[in-house]
Amino acid sequence: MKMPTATLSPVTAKDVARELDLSQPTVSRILSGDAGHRASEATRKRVLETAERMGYQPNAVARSLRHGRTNVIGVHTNHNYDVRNDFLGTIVGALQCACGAYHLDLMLHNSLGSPAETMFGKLRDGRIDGLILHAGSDDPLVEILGRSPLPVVAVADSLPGFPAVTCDDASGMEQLLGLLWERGHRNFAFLAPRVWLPSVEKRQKAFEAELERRGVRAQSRRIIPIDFEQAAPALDELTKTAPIAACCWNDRAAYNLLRECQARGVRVPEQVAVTGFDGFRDDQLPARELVTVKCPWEDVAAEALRQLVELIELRQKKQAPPPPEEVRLPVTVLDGDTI
Amino acid sequence: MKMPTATLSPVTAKDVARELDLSQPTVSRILSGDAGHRASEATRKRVLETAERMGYQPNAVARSLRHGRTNVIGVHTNHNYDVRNDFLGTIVGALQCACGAYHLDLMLHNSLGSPAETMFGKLRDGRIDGLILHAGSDDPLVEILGRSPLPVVAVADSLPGFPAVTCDDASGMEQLLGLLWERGHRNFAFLAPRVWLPSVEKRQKAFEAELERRGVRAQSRRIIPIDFEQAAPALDELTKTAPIAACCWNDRAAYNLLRECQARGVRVPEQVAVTGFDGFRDDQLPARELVTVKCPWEDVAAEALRQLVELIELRQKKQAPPPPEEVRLPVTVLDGDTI
DNA sequence: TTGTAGGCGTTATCAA
DNA sequence: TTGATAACGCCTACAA
Repeated sequence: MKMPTATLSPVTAKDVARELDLSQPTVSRILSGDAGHRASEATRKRVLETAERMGYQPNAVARSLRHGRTNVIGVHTNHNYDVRNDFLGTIVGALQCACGAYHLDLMLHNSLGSPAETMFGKLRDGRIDGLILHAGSDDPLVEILGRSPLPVVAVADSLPGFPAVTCDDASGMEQLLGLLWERGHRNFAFLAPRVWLPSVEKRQKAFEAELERRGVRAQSRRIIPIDFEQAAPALDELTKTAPIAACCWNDRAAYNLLRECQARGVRVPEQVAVTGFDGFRDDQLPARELVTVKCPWEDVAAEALRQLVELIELRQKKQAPPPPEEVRLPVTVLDGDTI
Repeated sequence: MKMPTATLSPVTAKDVARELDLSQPTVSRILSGDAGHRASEATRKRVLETAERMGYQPNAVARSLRHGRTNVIGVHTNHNYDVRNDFLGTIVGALQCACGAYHLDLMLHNSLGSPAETMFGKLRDGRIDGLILHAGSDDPLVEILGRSPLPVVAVADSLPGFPAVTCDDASGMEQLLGLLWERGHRNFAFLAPRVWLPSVEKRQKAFEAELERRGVRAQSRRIIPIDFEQAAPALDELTKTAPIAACCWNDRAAYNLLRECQARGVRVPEQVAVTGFDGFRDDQLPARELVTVKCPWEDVAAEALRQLVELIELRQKKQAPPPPEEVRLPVTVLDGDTI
């Protein structure tokens, strides 16, 4: 059996055709399995064999140009994190798995450092068929993308004008507060990042509304702004009015706070009870089982991809997309030993 | 200021040219900044303005076809994990950051489920300029890739025929054993996965050689095979000859073992001391500070990318690549409380 | 059953 | 300074 030898330039359909004294389209038809159009069994066989022998591989770039479709979808976030971030990693990982079923590949656009305009250019330069987007609605990119024909589905945070797949943040916060209430907590704080995110806003709104509903006065349901996930500096303010339940906007912030409590000898949960949000408890043997809200990010990614594929199909058929809707997936509370 | 309106099909250079009664190549020359070839200042200005107004964005697919270069590099692993895996996540995250400097984008090829042949096809279909590969040398893909002109750099595990960037596994194991020795340990086990990986083999070889050098008899330096990262079932065998130092092939396996010790009330480190490998200690407040070897995976990724870019440049200039070499980066031991 | 012609959008080479 | 032409590799319509 002959092995295809290492070639410097890839073998094209034209090369195969020349080898067999056939026309290039004939070769192309046979190799791309053009149903309907039949070829003689003899040529078919010769072509298949020769292509195999020469190591022919259709050029996907040329195909994309021809079809106006690349079978690649992009993932972009305007937050300055990469795939090592729990959230983005989970989304991308789940997308990676889900892509297989659709015969799609995944492209990561490195936002890091590029201005919105540049980013926008890269997103609509024809290399991706659609985009999974995670951004704050204050990102200029959002408005520009809204005017472009590129199919976009937002995840985690809804964006005006795009279909979105999110978690039921409000319900999660209500469930969390319900559990805290049961355990006897009556003094609360919500640790919110200064960056503005719809999902966090929903958590915060639910925090205020649910506690008001339960008759908690404003001074016992404070909002404490923190720098992104840096919850440690907030501990001083928390202990002043201890005992208190500190509801962190996400798990990282909660772990940060827990570490600070440990370092300063603040007792958890007696003085400060701590909760997270997202459900990224991993198997690295945490000292405490963080009480948190389990968000089904894998399902979010899968559903977002499903919707995106649908949008891409519609666009291919030049049909108008349906009006954008937000799909909210249900969440549950994970109990632990930090409240 | 006029906004480009939402169009169904993207604006091409031809559209811009028609708008201005110019030829398409003229527009293209001006917009792609053809140095040397100059255009009149008047037309240049008209073209730039009109392109901006119409929302023109050069099609990257067409460009790629023309240039034979996509400015995308691929990442592939034949192990069944996605970006949520510590190792792959760290590599991909670091690549994502490093790509910016080279104006490259990253493509994730979902290996999950596709046979090597299919995978190989996707890797050489012209959509990527080069590949960062992590695979066992038993993967059929490796041999096929070796005969293809696609630039490839292996990470973490060296592969015959490719340049590789790895960590100094042997040195890491020696340092680890040195520390264990200092702390008085004289009975050891290496928990190795059944899957065969060059890096693990190096760790194992160093384990045996270093202990032999220190005069430890064979029965006190056993190799215990485990299923990938499932170290828990090995605990029975470990406790039989306690006290013992269990050197796990990676951090996950070590955390698994720690959890099992906790569950069964086995005292760490008195009965069983535990070490990991890789250095993926994160900030989620672990109950124990795992003693492990810190591998500079970020640097591995950055160096691999650097080499890959070099190979791509060479290939572009149709020059032969240098003979493949393995670059081994130094590692250090992270001390903790598990030994 | 097969070949010819044309075009996807871009860039490079020439000639005007 | 600009325009015509060709090519990258592929696929589709149509003609033979």
